[in-house]
Amino acid sequence: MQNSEAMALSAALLATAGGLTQRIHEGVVARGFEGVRPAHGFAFARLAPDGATVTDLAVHLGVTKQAASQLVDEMVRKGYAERRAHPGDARARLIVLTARGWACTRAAEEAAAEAVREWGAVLGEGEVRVLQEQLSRIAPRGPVRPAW
Amino acid sequence: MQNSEAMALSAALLATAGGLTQRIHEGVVARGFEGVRPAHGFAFARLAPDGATVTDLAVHLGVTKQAASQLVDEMVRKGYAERRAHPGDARARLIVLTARGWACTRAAEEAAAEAVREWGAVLGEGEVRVLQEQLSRIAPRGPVRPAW
DNA sequence: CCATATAGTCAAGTTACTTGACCAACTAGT
DNA sequence: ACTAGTTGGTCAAGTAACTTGACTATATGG
Repeated sequence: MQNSEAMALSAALLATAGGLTQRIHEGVVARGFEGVRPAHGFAFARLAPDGATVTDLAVHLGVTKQAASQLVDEMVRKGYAERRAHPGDARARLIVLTARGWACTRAAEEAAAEAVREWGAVLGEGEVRVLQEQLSRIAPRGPVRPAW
Repeated sequence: MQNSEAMALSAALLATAGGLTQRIHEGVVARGFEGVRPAHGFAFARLAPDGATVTDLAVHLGVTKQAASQLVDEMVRKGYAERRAHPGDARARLIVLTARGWACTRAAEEAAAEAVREWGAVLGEGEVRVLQEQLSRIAPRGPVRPAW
């Protein structure tokens, strides 16, 4: 494996990931959710199961808690999330998705599924499964977060 | 293919791409090139073959030409590139990599190759080739550029 | 119950972009 | 070959997403 081959693989990987991110973003906007940036998607992913605190979010996104707090402000202002009292810690707030936040999450999933379907049309269903299997084995564990 | 499967594949893809970007960045820094951000890498890729104008770079990176010009300023200041007269257009400048710019590019290639070698250790050489083949077929054509 | 750590916010500074205005040089039409 | 319009680049100022620093309120452990 020479450097040039590694670069070709790297370029294809980064191009595919960048394209997917853009596709999801466009799909979400097309479904009527404006003012959301890809970074919000990573936040949604952390909030979706049971909510999270600002500090949890900050760790997940790899930013300061001030930045996470500002992001939450914005999501609250746009109607995607709300701050609730935290059960068992009066300092903390539990940030949870609103109905609109859940709808936006589903829109992102649909957009992603659409892109993946196109890959299936090119590679075949079986090969897409192989792709997922391979990527899952080499993906660094830990949260998915914006990286460049 | 359900939405949840599409999300699992998307997450693995984005995590792998994010991890690779980070690995390359760390590898470049570890080899003594400081003050370079991932965005510079995409600029290097465009400048490497024969140089490019500021406008070329702006199109490649998907930013305004003012932003591209500022990026070039920074690369010149840090010794990675230089502005030359453009042969055949007195308005334009040809931006080319310096020796240090080339060295940095090679460092990035080595860091990428290192990460890819690790994938080979996990998946096997053949499967890595399959991975590249698949990604090449689904990668959107056009320049690789920062996307989230 | 006091000392220290943690959750969160407010305020101000930084940085990587943007939009707007402008000049110099190329290009096309007559 | 002159003018009109386009293109390459930069200067200047504004914006948005972060950062660092300072602070309050609540929790936790000797």
